[in-house]
Amino acid sequence: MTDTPTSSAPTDIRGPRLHGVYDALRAAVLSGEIRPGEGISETRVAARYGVSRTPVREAFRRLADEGFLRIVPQVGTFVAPIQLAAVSDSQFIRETLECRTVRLAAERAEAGDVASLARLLDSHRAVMSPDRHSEFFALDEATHAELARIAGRPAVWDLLVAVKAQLDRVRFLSLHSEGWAAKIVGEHQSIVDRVAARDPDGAEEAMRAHLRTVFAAVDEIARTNSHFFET
Amino acid sequence: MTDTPTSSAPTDIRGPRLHGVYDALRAAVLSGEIRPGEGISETRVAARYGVSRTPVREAFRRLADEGFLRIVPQVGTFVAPIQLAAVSDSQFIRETLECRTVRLAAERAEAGDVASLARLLDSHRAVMSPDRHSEFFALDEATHAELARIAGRPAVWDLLVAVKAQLDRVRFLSLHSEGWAAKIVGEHQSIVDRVAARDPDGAEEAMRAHLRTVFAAVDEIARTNSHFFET
DNA sequence: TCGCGTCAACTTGCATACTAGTATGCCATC
DNA sequence: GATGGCATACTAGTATGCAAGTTGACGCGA
Repeated sequence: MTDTPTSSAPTDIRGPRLHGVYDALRAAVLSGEIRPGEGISETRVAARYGVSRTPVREAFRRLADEGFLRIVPQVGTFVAPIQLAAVSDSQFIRETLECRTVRLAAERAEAGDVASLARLLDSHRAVMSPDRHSEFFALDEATHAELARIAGRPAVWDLLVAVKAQLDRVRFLSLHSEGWAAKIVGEHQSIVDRVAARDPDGAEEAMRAHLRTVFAAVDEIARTNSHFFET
Repeated sequence: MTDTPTSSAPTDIRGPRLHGVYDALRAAVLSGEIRPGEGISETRVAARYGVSRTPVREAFRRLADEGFLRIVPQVGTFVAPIQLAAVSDSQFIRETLECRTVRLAAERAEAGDVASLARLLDSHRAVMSPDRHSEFFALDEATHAELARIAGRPAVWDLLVAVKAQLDRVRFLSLHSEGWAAKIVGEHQSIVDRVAARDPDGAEEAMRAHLRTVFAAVDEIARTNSHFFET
C-alpha cells in the first residue's frame, strides 16, 4: 500500500477525468454498491463515465494498490473481497499508532487545541441523527485527525486513512444501532477530557477503550456478513 | 546499480515492461543515480528503455505515490527532494510499530523462532565486510521482517517497508563508517537475546536503542547533505 | 450422456496518435 | 537596452487501435 506518510494525495492535482472516475469507483466499492467478487471492466466503466480507457486504467491501478480491486491480467478486474487478516492488521496498526499519538497530544495540548477539540465535539453532537450519517462520519474522522495534529504528527493520520480503508469497508456494511452515535461521542468526550487534563495515561486508556468499541462493531459486522470476506 | 532494499510490489503480477521500468527507476532514485530535483520525462524514459509511454506512465504514477517522484501536470516529472518532515514521520511510525511488535515477538516466540533468528544473525555476521553491503542490508531487513512474523503481524513489516522508503533514500546517501556493521549486528543480538528470554520490556528497550542508532545516522547524513532536502 | 476440441467473445497490456497546457527564447516595438 | 507579445518546443492527459491471453460456450464424437 504504497502510501508514504506525507507526500501522498495533497500535492496531487492530476486530471479531472481521472479523479472523477477514481472517486466514483472508490465510493461505489466502499459503500457496497459494487459487491466483492463482482467483475468490472475498463471498457464498460469507460463507456459508463464517458471517458476513454486510459484514465479508467489509472483509477483501477490506484484502487488495486489500496486493496479495493484485484486486477488479473487478460482476465478481468474484480472487487476484492474483504480480507479478515487485513482488517485485523488495520486494527492492530491503528491502535498502536493512535494510542501513542493521543499520549503525545495529552502532553502537548495547549488551550487553543483543547478549544478546537471542544468545537469538534459540539459539531459532532449536532449531527447525531441517523439521517446525517455521512456528516457524523466526517466529524469522527476530523476529531482523530485533530488529535494527530495536536500530537505534532499529522502525517500519522494520513497514513491511517490509507490503512483504515479495509476497515471502513466493513463499517459501511451495516448501519449502526440506536445508541451508537451517542456512545461514540461520549467516548470522544472522554478522550478529550483526558487530553485537556494533560493526562497521557488516561488519554491512552480512553483511546484504547474507544477503539475497542469500534473494533468490536467491526467484528460483529464481519461475522454476520461472512460471504463478503475471504480468509 | 545497487540493490533495492525492499522488494517492491506485494501482490502485483502485471506486465514485465512495467516492472522493468519501475524497478530500474526506483533503484536509480534510491541510489541517488538520479538526483533530487532532476527532471525526467515519460517520452525520454520510454525511449531509453525501448517501451511505450504507457508502462512508463504507470511506473511514474506508482513512484509518485511512494514519494519518489513529483508529477506536475503539463510541466514535467521530477525526482522529489527528500522531505525532512517525511523522514521524521517515518522514524516515528517505525519506532512506534516496531517497539510494539518486538514486545509481541518476545511474548510469543517459540524455540523454532529463536533458532530462526539465530540463523539470521549468523548469516549477518558472515557478510559484515564492506564489499558485501547489499547482502548486509538485505539480512538487516530480513531480521526485522522475521521479528514481525514471530509477533504474528507480518503485514506490519510490509507497511513499514513502504513507510521506510524516504528513510532508505537517506541511508543510500552515504556509506557507513568502519564499525557500523558490527554495531548493527550487536544490537540485533541484544534484541534477539531479549526475545529469546521472553522479556518484552527488555526487547522493546533493545529495539528502541537500535532504532535510535539508525535514526542518529540518518540525521547525521541529512545534516551533511542538506542540498538534497526540502524543509 | 459424457468428454474433448474448437472457436468466438471477452479481458487487460502495450503502442501510438492527438489534445491542451506551460515554459522559453526570439523578435519586434518602445 | 528594456520590454511585451508571440512562435515554438517541450510537457503530461487523453483517446484509440492492436496484440496476447483466458474463459466459457458450443458442437461433435464416443
